[in-house]
Parts: sequence; structure tokens; C-alpha cells
Amino acid sequence: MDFTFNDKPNQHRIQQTLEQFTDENTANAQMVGLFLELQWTYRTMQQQYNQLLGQFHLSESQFIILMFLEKAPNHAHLPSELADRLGSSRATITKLVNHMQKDGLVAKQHSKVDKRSVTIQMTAKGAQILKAFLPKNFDAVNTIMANLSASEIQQLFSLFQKIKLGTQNLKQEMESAHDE
Amino acid sequence: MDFTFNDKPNQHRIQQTLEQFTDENTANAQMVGLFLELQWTYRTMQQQYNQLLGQFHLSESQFIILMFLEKAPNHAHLPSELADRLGSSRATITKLVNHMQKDGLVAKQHSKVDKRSVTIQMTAKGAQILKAFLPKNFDAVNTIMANLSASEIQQLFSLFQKIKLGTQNLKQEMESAHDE
DNA sequence: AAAATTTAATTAGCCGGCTAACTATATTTT
DNA sequence: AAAATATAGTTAGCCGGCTAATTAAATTTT
Repeated sequence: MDFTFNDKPNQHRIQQTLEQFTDENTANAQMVGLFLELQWTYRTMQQQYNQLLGQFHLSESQFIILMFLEKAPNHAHLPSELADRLGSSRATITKLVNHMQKDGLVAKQHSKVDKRSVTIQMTAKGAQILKAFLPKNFDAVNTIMANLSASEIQQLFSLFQKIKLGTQNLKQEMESAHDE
Repeated sequence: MDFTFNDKPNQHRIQQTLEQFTDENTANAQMVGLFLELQWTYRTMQQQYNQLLGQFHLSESQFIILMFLEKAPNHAHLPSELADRLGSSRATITKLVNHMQKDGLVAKQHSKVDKRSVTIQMTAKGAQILKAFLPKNFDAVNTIMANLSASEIQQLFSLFQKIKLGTQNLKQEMESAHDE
């Protein structure tokens, strides 16, 4: 965009250009601002939520793993399945599961069919801690979301969907740019 | 809530109870679902954004610090000011700034007035890297937010505000509960 | 059947987040 | 002025995220 006028533009043109610039500028600035706002909203929420989890000696990922195991047949999953579910790397899962094993929340069982494979099973203690935490989690989420109406919740679902789509597009752009 | 009927309720009452239960249940389930959705949206977005930052050997926090310094008089701030701005602990800032110093993005200057105090100043290299990154950042944010209309962006600002309020309420609840 | 490839999980090493404890300096109280 | 308190920043030690390299086993190719 060019802001040096060699001709002598009339007032209308200047006004138009300014408005156009202003519109684009504020629209763009708003996107950046929204991006920062999303990060701040998440960070502050997560900090508080982590404190709650800390009272039960859990991390967010550990909680998600317990929830996932709770619904699974035989309360068991493979590490790779946990990684897919959490959207994190297998290395991270190894660490997490080791901690959880040390704390007695899960147990590892080596498969005899495929000797590379390991099943992670929730223990009774894990189930008990999950059961104790769930109501607190529920209350906390209700408090966090208390100011939202039912229709606002629906809006957020749909808006998050759009942001996730945007993220996917960015991912594809970056991957194809990397191939060059 | 009780679902065993000792009396013989008419069809209407059953229907009513079911609806009421369903409504409450789905409303609550939706809040939990929305909470998970927010986490997922943020996590996937952040993973991609971190990849972009990684191309410039920056982390998100390092970028925010550079932006903050860029706008500051003399391109300088105290560590405590950075901590407040990022909403993170001073220990985290110490680590971050040490890394950034090693990479030549910032410099430390010990105050002679207050010997406890240190000023963190952005270097020319820091300014240059920031300048190189900004357009990429801009494009990435635009891609992520591309599916949102102007009014949707406004909605999100207002909805995030409500979530932040909810977080504050949770914080206060937890702090007062802790005092007991 | 042997070689090459793929897959499952782990390890090593980095970064950034936290809390708690510590050092050094300023400030306030007494 | 001395003692107590508050403040600025760092350090130690934990956790959880990542990538890259490694190990071991299964599968596919040849």
C-alpha cells in the first residue's frame, strides 16, 4: 500500500483512502488483538484450573488420560492411543505415564502378542482419585462458564470450529511452504 | 435427582422430568464440552504457532517480551514488569531473559540507584529479529482468524471477557475456600 | 529366507512453566 | 541507629511439552 501521493488528490480520495486504510488496519489489528485475547483468556483460565488439579496432585494431561481410560474397555489403552487423544508426542506420554505409574494411578502391562506394545491400565486408586476429582472439576467449569447463556455456548462452539479450521489452513500452508 | 418413581406418573410428568433432566444435563455437559473445546482449540493453534516462532528461534513468551520492549521508552523494562505483563512468575522471567541474553536479543543493565534492580533492554539484533518476524506473525494470525467475520470477532471479544470473569470468580472462590 | 522398511516405545536433551527457598538491598518501625 | 519488614531478582528442583536419535520388534519387499 502506498501513502505518498505525487498527484494532488481531492478530499474525497484522501478520505476514501484513509477510511479504507483505517478499516483494514483496525480489522487486522483486531485479529491480532483477538489472538492475544484468546491466549490471555486461556492462560489465566489454565493457571487457575491447574491450581485446582494440583490439589489432587494431577496435571491437566493426567486428568484427560484418566477420563479416557475410565471410558475404555478394561480401563486400558496403548500409549500411542493416549498420544493421539491428547494431541501430544509419544515422548510426552512416556513421561506422563511413568509419573502416573509412580503415583499408582496406572499400571503397565507388556503384551505377549506384540512385544513392542504396552497397555496402560487405570488402577483402583486412579479410578478413586478421578471419582473424587470429578465433582470439583464440574463445579470449577460451571463457575468459569457461568456468565455464558446457552446460545452463547453454542456460538462459541461454532466460533472455535472456525478458528480450528484456520489453524488447519495455517498448518497446510506451512507444510507446503516447507516442501519448496 | 431421583429417577425411580414409586407413584404412577402420567405421561406428562415423565416427559417433563425427562426434559428437565435432559436440559440440565445437556447444559452442564455442554459447559464441560466447551471447556474441552477451548483447550483443544488453543492447544492445536498454539502448536502450529510455536512452529512458526521456532523458525525464528523464538518462543511465544520471548515474542511478547520483544513486543513489549519495542513499545517501551528506551526499549527497556524491569523483569518484574515483564512478569506482570506476561502473567508469569519472576523465576520464569529470569530463565527467559537469560536465554534471550545468550541469544543476543536483550541486554541486562544493573541500576546504580537501586542495586537490587535490573533493566532489560532490547538490542539492535532483538529489534531486527522482531521486525523480520512481525509480517509472518501477521500473516499467520490472519490465516487463523480468516473464517471470522468482523461481527464474530466482536462477539468473541465479549465472550472471552465473560470467560475471564468466570475465571476471576473461580479464583476468588478458591482463595476464600483456602482461608477457612 | 534375507534385507529393507515401518512401527511402538523409550531415552537424551532442550525449553518454559511453577513453587519454595535464598540473597541482597531498601524501607519502615520502633 | 537498630531491628523488622518488604521488595527485586536468582537459584534449585519439579513437571510437562517438544524434537531427534535409539532400541526392539513386526511387516513388507525382493
